[in-house]
Amino acid sequence: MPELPEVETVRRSLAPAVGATITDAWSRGVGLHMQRKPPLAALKMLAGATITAVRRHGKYLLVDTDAGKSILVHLGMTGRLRVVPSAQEREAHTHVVIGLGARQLRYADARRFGQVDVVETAAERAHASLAVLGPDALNDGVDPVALLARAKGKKALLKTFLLDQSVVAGVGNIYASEALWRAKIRPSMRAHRLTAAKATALAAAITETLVRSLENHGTTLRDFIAADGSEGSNKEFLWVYDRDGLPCLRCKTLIKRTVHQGRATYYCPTCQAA
DNA sequence: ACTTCTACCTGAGCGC
DNA sequence: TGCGCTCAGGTAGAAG
Repeated sequence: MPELPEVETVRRSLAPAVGATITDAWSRGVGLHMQRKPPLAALKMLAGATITAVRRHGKYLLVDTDAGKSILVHLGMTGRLRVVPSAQEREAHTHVVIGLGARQLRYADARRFGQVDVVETAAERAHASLAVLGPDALNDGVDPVALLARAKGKKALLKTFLLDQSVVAGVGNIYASEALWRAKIRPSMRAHRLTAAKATALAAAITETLVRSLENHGTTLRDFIAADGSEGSNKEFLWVYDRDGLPCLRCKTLIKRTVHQGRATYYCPTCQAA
């Protein structure tokens, strides 16, 4: 569900939690826990600590505390992180609740593909989930030279290549299609065929695509909401994703949908050359 | 070591 | 209404 712009939107909307002191923690148990069970004992140990910042790398959030520990959160496909009054009724599929006095930071996740963990802030890069990530597409920028170097010898489809978080962290299935349309490159092109010129165009297109979505507070297809419950409006502005059969916004050719590695890909057969 | 496939889950939407 | 099918923004681990 959430890619970089959505996770960054969540990060920004968590600003009201910065400065709050953690009072307690709860996690759902009895057979209904997430695939990767949240570490309840470690979360409870955070009681008394104050939230100092919320950071993001790729699709991961890090809620820092002054205890030298951070809460690592990945939203999976349907994860929702919200700050609500403690008295508010819990939404369905709530898995983790972090008490913040009169408010609570809550993690809900219908499909349970997400992740909540506690890491030592100073050693966070050693965490298995973070260790494999490449540069963050927004914070670090997308370097066309690095992109080209990583694509070298890779027979994967360019669109599949973009989903590899070790190449660029933050691009997911929506924005891979979007960026390739923006760069006028066909998604089925093999990564190793990338040229310097195309890498430059693609790097710029990735940045433009993500920044634009972020300005629209992310893409809400169905589940995504920010920590204050608001939806993103970028769905209205998508160039190709979920637009099969509709005219290309550049050339009017009908957008095509296909499937690569089990995931939907959208492109314009005319202005995205092979 | 690389690439591709499958599993992990629930819920929404569609055709019948 | 309801049933069965397909699909969904992600990743890890197995299988090839």
